[in-house]
Amino acid sequence: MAKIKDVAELAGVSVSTVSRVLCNGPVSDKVRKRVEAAMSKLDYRPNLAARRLRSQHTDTIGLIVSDIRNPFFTAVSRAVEDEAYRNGMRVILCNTDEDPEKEAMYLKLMREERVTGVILAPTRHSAAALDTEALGFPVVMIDRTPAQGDGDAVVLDNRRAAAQLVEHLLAAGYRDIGGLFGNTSSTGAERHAGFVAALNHAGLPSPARFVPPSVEAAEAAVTAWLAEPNRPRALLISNGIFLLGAVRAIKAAGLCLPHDLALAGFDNEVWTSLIDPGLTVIEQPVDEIGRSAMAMLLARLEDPARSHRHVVLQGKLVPRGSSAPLR
Amino acid sequence: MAKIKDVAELAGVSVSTVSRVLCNGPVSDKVRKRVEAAMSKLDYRPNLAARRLRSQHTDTIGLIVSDIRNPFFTAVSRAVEDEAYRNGMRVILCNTDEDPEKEAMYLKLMREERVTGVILAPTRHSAAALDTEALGFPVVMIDRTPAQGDGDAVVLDNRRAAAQLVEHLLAAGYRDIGGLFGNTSSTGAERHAGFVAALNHAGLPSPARFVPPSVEAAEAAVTAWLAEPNRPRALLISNGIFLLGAVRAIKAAGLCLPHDLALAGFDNEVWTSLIDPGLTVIEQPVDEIGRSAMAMLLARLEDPARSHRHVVLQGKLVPRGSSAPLR
DNA sequence: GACTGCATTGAAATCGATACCATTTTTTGT
DNA sequence: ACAAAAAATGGTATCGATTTCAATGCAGTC
Repeated sequence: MAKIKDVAELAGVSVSTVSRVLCNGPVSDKVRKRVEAAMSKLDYRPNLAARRLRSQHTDTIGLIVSDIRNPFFTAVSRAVEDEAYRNGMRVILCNTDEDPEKEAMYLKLMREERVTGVILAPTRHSAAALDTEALGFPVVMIDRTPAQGDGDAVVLDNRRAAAQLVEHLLAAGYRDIGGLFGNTSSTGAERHAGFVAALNHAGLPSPARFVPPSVEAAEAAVTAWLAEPNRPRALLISNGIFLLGAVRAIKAAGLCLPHDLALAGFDNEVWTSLIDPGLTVIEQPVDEIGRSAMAMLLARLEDPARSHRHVVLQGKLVPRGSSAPLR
Repeated sequence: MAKIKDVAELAGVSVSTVSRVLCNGPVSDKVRKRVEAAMSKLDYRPNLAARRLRSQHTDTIGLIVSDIRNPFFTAVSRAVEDEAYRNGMRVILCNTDEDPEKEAMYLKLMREERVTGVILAPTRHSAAALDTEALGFPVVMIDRTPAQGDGDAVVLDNRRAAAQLVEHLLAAGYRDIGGLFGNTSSTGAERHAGFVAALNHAGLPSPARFVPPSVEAAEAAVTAWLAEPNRPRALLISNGIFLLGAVRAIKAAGLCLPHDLALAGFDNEVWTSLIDPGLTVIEQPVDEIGRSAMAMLLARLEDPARSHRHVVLQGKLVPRGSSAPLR
């Protein structure tokens, strides 16, 4: 494949001049035309590895999520990628499957790539331990956070959102409300906190269960719970993946929504509006989360000294039939 | 960040020796230990840009799909990425939105990255024009193909799958069957061909409509079709995106599946089993498509001279209530 | 003790761009 | 028309690794 030297020779100029054409440096129109002609004749494309090595900036960001098949992360990724390419940056995508070891491995890889920055959905374990300063590049966390006020992050107001769901269920007349939460992310913990607070405030108990992040685990947990004699009258489910497991369990148990059991959860996935009755959910602003994360990363790169901040976005309650008023 | 020279100095050896430790070259155990100690003390990570430039191989593959939010591509991507990382390669993901210009732009980018190879879901337009030889790296196509026998590809047996759906509907007693297909990909054309062939074989007409690849377009087309006086008794829908639009249109029209209209389509997305009644679909072997594509790419890299081949995978009919027997 | 052979190690060239500095050419002002 | 300033261009070092080739050390053999 042609290199800059070939172009220079064909155009009868120095490599410096060709480089200037590439980077919009000061070049006379006449020479620029000659060089561009030579480039297209040779079908020349600059070698990004060489450029990165010399210029010391890679214009590449890492995007580390737990599983791209989770529609939440799919949507966020798409937004991040669009925004990145719009800013002339490339994206390297990695799936950790909530495995701290994989996460550490990919973070190492990011250092080797000398990425400009990383957008990360940390596992609960790593979030606490992660020394974002020592990494050598800025990190913006999404969806999960280590602790309030630490590092840059874009998150949902999880406490508020969970409380909103509880209040909605209470307003619909339900009292006996159970909650299912993830045990690997800070998100699960926060939603649980909001759930507990809202029920406590109403003077009600807040029975909760915690499961690992998989459809199967959620399905099994809900199946078991529903088989118990004093099962809850309504369920709050902490994310879209669990919601799928819950719906399967409810169908398998032959229960009818909301007659036998009310249901409300997180993530407005397409199917939640298609099943009968529709599922009441908190819709996350997925595009905005992706765009904000990218914007935040760019801002941090511009001013490495600026104080860390958390962007906290509000979810939107989408009421549907699964939580229709009691009686 | 530490570089190889720093490691060499700290360990008291030459850079060549450090490089050999990195690449598992011949180094005595004593020296290797010293070098590794120096590496971890300095928290050294090799610079991939430098390595790629010198070694002339990037161990990076490009994955170009129309939209990662399409669950089919999401699943395929995940399989490709797992397989790639397992083989020590990185993946650059790009979304074309079925736009040939974007596709051309990303293909250019792939050349600049000097990728080892590309896995591509081409738009119909590009598929014909694409000169995969001139690109400088091997290309494996997925989901869509330019023409039989040209280039490497992993595809579904689209004709057969569409015919299978038609036969299933015929066996269930439906005669008046319409089909909705995409107008931008070869996939739509092939499924249409299978649809026509199966209906012709039964001596029946094969009314078909073609739409651009979006939920909205499909919803509008189905809404319009269902409002016509001689609307079909059953619909075959060419992919999961359209299926979503079709279901929305059917719900909006207040029609009941399969009583008023039977429905069968492509892509076994989670929600197709959750809605009532379940949707009859062709399930694509998404993991296998991703893995095969990656395997094919690796095989091609190993032997650039081997003859081109198409891997044609069979879909699996998943019959559900939406195509329950008539009467 | 000299010699051969093998396993290690080091020195220097190289990958393909950009950056910096020096030089040449052109423009501007008087 | 000439000096000064500005613009355009060229030469060469450099980014951080791998690769190639040459040199060294050590063991075993006679």
